[in-house]
Amino acid sequence: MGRGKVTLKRIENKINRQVTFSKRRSGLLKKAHEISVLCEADVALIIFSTKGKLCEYATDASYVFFHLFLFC
Amino acid sequence: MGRGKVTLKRIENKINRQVTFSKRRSGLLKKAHEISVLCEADVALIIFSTKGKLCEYATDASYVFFHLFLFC
DNA sequence: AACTATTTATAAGA
DNA sequence: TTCTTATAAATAGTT
Repeated sequence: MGRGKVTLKRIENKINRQVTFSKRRSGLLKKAHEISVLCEADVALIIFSTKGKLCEYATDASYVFFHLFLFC
Repeated sequence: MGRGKVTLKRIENKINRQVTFSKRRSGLLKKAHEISVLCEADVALIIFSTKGKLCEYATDASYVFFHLFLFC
């Protein structure tokens, strides 16, 4: 999107990478919320930067976590 | 997007809800993958329908799971 | 399952 | 770093 096409490779410039991370994180959280409401789906989304946890979104966490344990 | 604006409420028609779920699930997975590559972020995304697990995406799963345990 | 008109997300720029 | 804007990308309704 935007002024140029996206090339799927690591953004080398640290500032640009941080800015893109911030923008896309909010977009991803929004879409996770939308699918959960529109389609009655349980969604768990956890996003970490290289420095640790930054954001999470979850509907009905206990159900999701229960399944996470089963996958381990 | 599309021919009409999105109203953030449950899609009542079961067929439409299923179709939208399928479309948005793939979009969400794509964006989760993109942010992980572009921004070097670890991402865990799990999407369930009401009938159980349908899809998951995770980078560096063990790291993410470790943090999930900490959140519990 | 494809198509396409439109909305939405967002890359650059200010 | 928040706001704007041109454009790419996602997708709602349609076929």
